[in-house]
Amino acid sequence: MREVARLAGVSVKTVSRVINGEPNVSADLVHRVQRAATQLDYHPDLGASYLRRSGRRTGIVGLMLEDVANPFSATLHRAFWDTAAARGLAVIASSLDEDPERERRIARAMIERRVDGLAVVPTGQDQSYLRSHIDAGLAVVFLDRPPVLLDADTALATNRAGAHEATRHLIRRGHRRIAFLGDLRVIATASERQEGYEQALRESGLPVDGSLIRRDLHDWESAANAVEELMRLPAGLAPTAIFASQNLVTIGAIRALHRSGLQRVVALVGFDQVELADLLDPGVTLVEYEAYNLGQTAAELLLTRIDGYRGPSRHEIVSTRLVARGSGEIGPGSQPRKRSVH
Amino acid sequence: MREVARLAGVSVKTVSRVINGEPNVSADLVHRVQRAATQLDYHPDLGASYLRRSGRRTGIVGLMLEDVANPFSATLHRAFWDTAAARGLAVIASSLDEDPERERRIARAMIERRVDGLAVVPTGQDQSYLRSHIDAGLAVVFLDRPPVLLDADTALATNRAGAHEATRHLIRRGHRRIAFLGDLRVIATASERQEGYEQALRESGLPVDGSLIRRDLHDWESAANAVEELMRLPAGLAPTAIFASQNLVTIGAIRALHRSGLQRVVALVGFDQVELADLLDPGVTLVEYEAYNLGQTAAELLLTRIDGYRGPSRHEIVSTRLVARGSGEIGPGSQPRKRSVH
DNA sequence: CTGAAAGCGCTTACAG
DNA sequence: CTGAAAGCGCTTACAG
Repeated sequence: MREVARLAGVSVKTVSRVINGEPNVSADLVHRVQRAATQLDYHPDLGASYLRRSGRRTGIVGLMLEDVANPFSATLHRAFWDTAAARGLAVIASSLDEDPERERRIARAMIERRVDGLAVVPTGQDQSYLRSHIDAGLAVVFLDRPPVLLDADTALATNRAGAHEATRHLIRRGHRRIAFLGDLRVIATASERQEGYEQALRESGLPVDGSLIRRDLHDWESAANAVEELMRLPAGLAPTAIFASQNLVTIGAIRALHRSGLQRVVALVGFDQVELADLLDPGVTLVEYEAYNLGQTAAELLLTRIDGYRGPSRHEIVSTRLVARGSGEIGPGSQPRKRSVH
Repeated sequence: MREVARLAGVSVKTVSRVINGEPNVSADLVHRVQRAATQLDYHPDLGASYLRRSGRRTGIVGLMLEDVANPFSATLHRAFWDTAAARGLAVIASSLDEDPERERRIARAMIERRVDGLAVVPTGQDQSYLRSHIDAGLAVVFLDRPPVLLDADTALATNRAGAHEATRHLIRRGHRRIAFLGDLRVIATASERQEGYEQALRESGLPVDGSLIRRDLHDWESAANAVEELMRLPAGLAPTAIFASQNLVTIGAIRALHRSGLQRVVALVGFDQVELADLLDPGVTLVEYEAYNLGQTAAELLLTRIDGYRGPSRHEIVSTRLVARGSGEIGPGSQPRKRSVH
């Protein structure tokens, strides 16, 4: 900036005014400064300007996801970015991989970079470490999963209700032995989905059978192994239906059923969106929800906090809905049928 | 920092030394400063420290992708982040959506934030606007697509060879009317793949038939429409095989073939990775490559530039490989066959 | 309408 | 081993 000022023959303050489009600069000086800036290929240093500027904004927001490569996280990311970028904010996204220690470390790095706001899909069992920063003015929102030991804005899906609906859907088809495949136990949404599953069983007078519940599955391989184990249970004890409560877990269940040729014998309802699920044979019945909505809603909550909202915490809900495609409508006594070409 | 210094009864310089782990501070002072920092919940301002520090590094790198929600881009992102984050760098990712104007705007924003390096999947037809910044020391690498009108490090896949292999695979099965489905013409990789396709046809003495070439397809819907149009061509003119040269385009082709019940009649070879492609009936034959490798390689090239490498530009290649799963092995006279349960 | 001085939070370069 | 002064690139608060 000093060089631009020298070349244009003005003070740095005048250059600053021109760059920021402030009024009260003569047209002649505006022109001279712009020419000098172009000639020197000058670009202002946003970091330096934010340092001095009142309000202490960096124009950067942090987004802490489970894994930016997971299609669900990636959609959250895109939605969040669309909303934030429209406001000129840059988004620093990172992957926590269900590691609470990394959550703390990355949160600290975000704070040291003085992000204006932080959107978190939490992984640890304690987010109280953010308390002091929130009190100091940091805008924070949680999405997909609620914070623990901390009160803050949230954007969540109806996990319990969605799992309840999935299980009820299977019960209505006559199933009495319905397996539950769950993500890591420490994940709040995994517990909620299990609660919805168990509640639906109880309401129908069915037992909650621990031998049909497999938890701590976090990738498709472990889920596929769990399904294969379940299928080796003696007839009469093995499940006739499966509720897979997360997207990668659902993919694992699909793979295991196809591998063992049981995809038209054992009913399956999954959770989240799965690409091409409709083209499989049978199509995969899923409890779906709009990850995009979730990410956008979280960004909007965060922006109002950044804009100065200081009221009580708000809790936005995104609904799930069951989409029947075939796999969830298989009855308990089904035999493989000839495939109909549609 | 001033407050920490006051509370600890030392100068800010001493606080700075302790925070940065510099040697030559008495244990007593280290202890007092650390206590004061903890008590005040002090976190250093990285932006301010980078401003003053020699070398002018911000510890931020920019990543400009087509769309962070596209599974291919998302995998590039994850790989890039893994490599960059291991070095303590923060990654600002953004989506260009094939908009050259946005590419320029976002590149400028990255430069104004003084990123240490920039990794770009370019979308416009001219990246010379980065020339002056590279000369001024900005580290730049291009991935997946080469830059235009600019010489820089690249990490690219063997697009032409992969497309050539796909087309040859279909020719060997006896196909003579092979359709080409291509992404936006302005995308370099789309052209390269088309060249590979045409070259394979010519080598086998087959005509390059414009009526079988559909370009500027960029989402699955437009690709599905293109396939449906092709299938309405009179018998003898309609293609017996399709080469879909990008992941979303491949998904569109799969959907169209399934919708019209032709998935076991018309052969299909796709490009990129498609989730669950192996479980469809028939399984989808794909020319695959490791997006993760591409992202990691690009990050490594960028890091050496950031570390001071000033030599000539380097060009890394990631190989593609054809994975046969059924759809690409259908012959030109195929009839629907009964599905074998595996 | 324009600019000289001070300062954002930190590090550099130096003196003691 | 410790600190006072200067300055990174910019904006604020003020004077003219």
